[in-house]
Amino acid sequence: MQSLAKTSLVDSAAEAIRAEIVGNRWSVGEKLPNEAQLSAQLSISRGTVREAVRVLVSQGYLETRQGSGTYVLSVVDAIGPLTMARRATLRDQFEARLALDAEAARLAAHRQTPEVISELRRLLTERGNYDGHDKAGFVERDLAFHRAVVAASQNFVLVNMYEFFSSLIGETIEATLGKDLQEPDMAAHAAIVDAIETGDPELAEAAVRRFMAPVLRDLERLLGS
Amino acid sequence: MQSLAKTSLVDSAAEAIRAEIVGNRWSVGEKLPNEAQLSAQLSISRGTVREAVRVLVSQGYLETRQGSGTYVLSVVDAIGPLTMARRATLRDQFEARLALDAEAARLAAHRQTPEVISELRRLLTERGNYDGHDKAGFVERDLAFHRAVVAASQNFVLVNMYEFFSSLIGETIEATLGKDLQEPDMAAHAAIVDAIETGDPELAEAAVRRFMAPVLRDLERLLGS
DNA sequence: TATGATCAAGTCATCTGATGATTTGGTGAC
DNA sequence: GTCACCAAATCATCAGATGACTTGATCATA
Repeated sequence: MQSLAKTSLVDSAAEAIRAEIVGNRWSVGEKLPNEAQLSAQLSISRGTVREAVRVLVSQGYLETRQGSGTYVLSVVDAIGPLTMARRATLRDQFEARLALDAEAARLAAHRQTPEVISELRRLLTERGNYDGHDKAGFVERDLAFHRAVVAASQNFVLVNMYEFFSSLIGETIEATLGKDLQEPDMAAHAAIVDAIETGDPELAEAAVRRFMAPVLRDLERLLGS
Repeated sequence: MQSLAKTSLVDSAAEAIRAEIVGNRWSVGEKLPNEAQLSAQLSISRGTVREAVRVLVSQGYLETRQGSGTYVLSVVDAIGPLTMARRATLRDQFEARLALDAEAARLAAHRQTPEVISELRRLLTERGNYDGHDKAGFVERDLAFHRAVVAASQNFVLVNMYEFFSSLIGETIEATLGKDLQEPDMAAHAAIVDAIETGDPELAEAAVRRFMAPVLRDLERLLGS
């Protein structure tokens, strides 16, 4: 059952301020009223205002400067896309992650070094094939490999977003399918590393897409489309 | 110059608690010590503890239940990825958006219809070329076209993420470069639509990458790498 | 005039103490 | 066994006060 979100004062206040920011009441770099004024305007105590502001700071909207004031850091809505992604279909989530995966492989090929390649091979050996026991451990080792591929792109944003979508897809699969998708075999995994090693972005991307193609087909079949 | 992050007490406390969570001092579902005890253990006041806990709640690590206690909700960061993206370099942001753009073009080609193609052509005509006047209007019309390309993918996640990164990149360019990147001409834009119309994902992606290549080069030059 | 030191106001950071609201487990009547 | 009731534990919120830091104005000095 869906609990009906009796939001706390802090949450209400944070949402109210966030709405004002996204709604452009204050533009980037502009200073907010001080804590006492906000407290008066929202009819809540200063401590509650502080907690609300602290949340918005941690989400990247605001910045506080001691002795100076609180300033708008960004008006870009970071919450919307996330909640949207959570409600999206498994197919949409998969396609989004594939986009990241493909780009990461291209960059990984572009920026590859012998050390990174051998590390990837090591992780792949460690991963092994699923022996029917310790599924959680195998999934973890498999994810470690894929994470390392994305990390080889040396792009912080891709790494973090990949992590996000992986968790999200895991949750969604659990909730909608209740069973696993098929996992490509060792050879398909090794092909990705080989392609990255060539240093050719096209080959690297192609390897990832070949890798994902059967998984996508499996997904389409399960979704019954 | 690198500013040396004189972290506040709240930040230190939040990080300390976060470390304990990911370090498995408490497992998922387990209850943390109450506010008074945390306050004593960390040698900070209860108000400061509350602000730290509030941050972790907003990041999806903890959950507070009034009258009951504070519990570990998850050991994975739910909203970190996008706030991380805000602090990332312009290059990383660009590469992430390019990933979405390329995938969207592939899907758009796969799912294209004559109606969508003619709509894209209409938006492109409306966009025109920059005439030196009304820059804001031109940027808006240009963005409308690119948005429509992504929308043609029929993938809501890509659409929302693309929107997020476009705004973010706009802010970052404003903040770091203070001037615009060069914008490809009409022919390059039209080439994307033509490629999507063929229905071939490879051609569509290639068109987008050809489109972005000079922009990326321009960016590299400005970043002085 | 230009410059540098000094000072005061404004603001966030933190602490302390207190009260209210909610949950939870126990107690006892029936 | 069940239900109402109560008390303890805990988070939510408020109020007031002090400290630390930033910033702009003031003023003496060269």
